[in-house]
Amino acid sequence: MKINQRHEKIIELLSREGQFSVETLAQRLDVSLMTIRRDLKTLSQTGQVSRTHGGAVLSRTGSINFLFQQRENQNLPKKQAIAREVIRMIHPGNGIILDNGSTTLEVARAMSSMSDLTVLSSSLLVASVLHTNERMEVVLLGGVVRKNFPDLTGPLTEENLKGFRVHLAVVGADAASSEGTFTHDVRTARVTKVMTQAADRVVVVFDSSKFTKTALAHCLDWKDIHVVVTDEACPESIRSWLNKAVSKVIYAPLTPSSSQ
Amino acid sequence: MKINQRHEKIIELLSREGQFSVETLAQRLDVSLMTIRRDLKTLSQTGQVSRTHGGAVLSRTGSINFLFQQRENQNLPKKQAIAREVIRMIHPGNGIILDNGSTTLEVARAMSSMSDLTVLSSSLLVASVLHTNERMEVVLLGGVVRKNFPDLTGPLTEENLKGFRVHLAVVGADAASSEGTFTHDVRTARVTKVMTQAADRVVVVFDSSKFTKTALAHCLDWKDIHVVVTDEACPESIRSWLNKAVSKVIYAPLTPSSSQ
DNA sequence: AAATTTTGTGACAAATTGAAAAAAACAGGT
DNA sequence: ACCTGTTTTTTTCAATTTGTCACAAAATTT
Repeated sequence: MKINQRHEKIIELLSREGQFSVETLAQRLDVSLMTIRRDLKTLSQTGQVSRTHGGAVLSRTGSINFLFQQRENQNLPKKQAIAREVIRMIHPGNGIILDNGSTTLEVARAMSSMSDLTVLSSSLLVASVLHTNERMEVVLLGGVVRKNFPDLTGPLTEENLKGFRVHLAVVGADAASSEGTFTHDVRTARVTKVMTQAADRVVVVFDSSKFTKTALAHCLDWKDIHVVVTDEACPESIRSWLNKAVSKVIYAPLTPSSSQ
Repeated sequence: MKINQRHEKIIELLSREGQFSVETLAQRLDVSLMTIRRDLKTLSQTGQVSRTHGGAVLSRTGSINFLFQQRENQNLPKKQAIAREVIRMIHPGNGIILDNGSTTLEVARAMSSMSDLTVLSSSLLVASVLHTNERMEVVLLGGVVRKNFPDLTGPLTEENLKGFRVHLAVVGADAASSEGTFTHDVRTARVTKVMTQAADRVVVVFDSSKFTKTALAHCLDWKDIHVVVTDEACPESIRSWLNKAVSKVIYAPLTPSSSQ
């Protein structure tokens, strides 16, 4: 049994029975006392368990651990450049819908110091980034918690959106082609579509690598989109048709403060 | 077999079984250990898997940090005793509403290994405890994220609840007296009240220390409650009137498995 | 056939584990 | 409150496993 497996097992055992002695854990997992102590040390350093004399209990600190797959962690500079452009469209008093996705998450991070905004989102990550801001109201749309993803989908999410009307919807995409935007999951595609219907202005954000990717679920047609924000690495071959398909396209410069 | 094919195969195997050793992967794909290591290196650089010593797991590094005030961390054994009694009322196929609060959180923890349940909650903590269970559907009610608390309140939360009808609502209380239950926050009191209206059966859980506390917002009348679960430390002076006020009161024994 | 990419092999570095000894914490008893 | 014996933790070290690097062999592409 590998170290990570053992760590997960310890957490599992602890969450089932509350507390365990080092000795019992060592017997159950068939390793030495020393190994369990080392495991508990690392687990307590990451805040997952609390040590006691002779054992450990589940840590009940004030942080939530949502485990989920981290699909994309790339193109962060591009996403940040895109986020910088998007927040220039946001003004105090606005109501904003934020989709889930790594690019919209960067938008949320860039927004985190703004004030007097109402933010609607289906993403627990977005909520976690913004909820500490006292001058911002964060509304989490209801819905089914998707397995392995920190977001909400389903009829409830879609129904909730119908009760709102916001200035701006910032939505993402997993892939883009001349036929529009695409996402990997049909459920999130539906939510994204409804989000755009609840907003006066629809901004779609995705880095230029998305033009070379494919995703199964069609999400938005270009005609439903008011602004596309992508990055300057977008090749000319794409710009030529994209500029025709969407009324406003912003190619975010990667250098932080080039102009304006 | 091409390199990309192999990478996809590794992801596929990992998503099926969660974890693989380098050696097993090398055997399955009929390549050397070095090749697998190189594959895992590139896959972990693109964030698709996480390396472990001797193997790899699907990347699940994402953890959300909701910081919040940690009001109560006491009486854990009592709360766990209460939770043990509550889960005996829960059966496969049921729909359950879980309120927020430290006692209902223990109920969620006790529920975490059950299956075929639909759980509605306004608590992000409850969702974080249950969302990894594949055999459970976790529905988060929409609402405003309360500052410093990992839960949702507001009109949207209340409105959402009206669309559901569940077998059991498990709700908490910050204080209890002969006049009913009380909570510190008016907003959560409202949500709790609506929760009870959406359930066939209302179970209120709180440890016996709550009888000596006060909280400003009146939440529930005893007549609206079907079952109260508290712990055996509840004094006789309270039991005498509580037994008359509520049709069923359970005084959970603190010893884990005394009898049944 | 040459160039590029991919794969395998060996030597060495790093991590994981378990055992034993030393240090610290705990529980009674005086 | 102090001491003492026991339990637990920490420290250190050696054995084993695993990972990394550099370079050669093989396969693929041009």
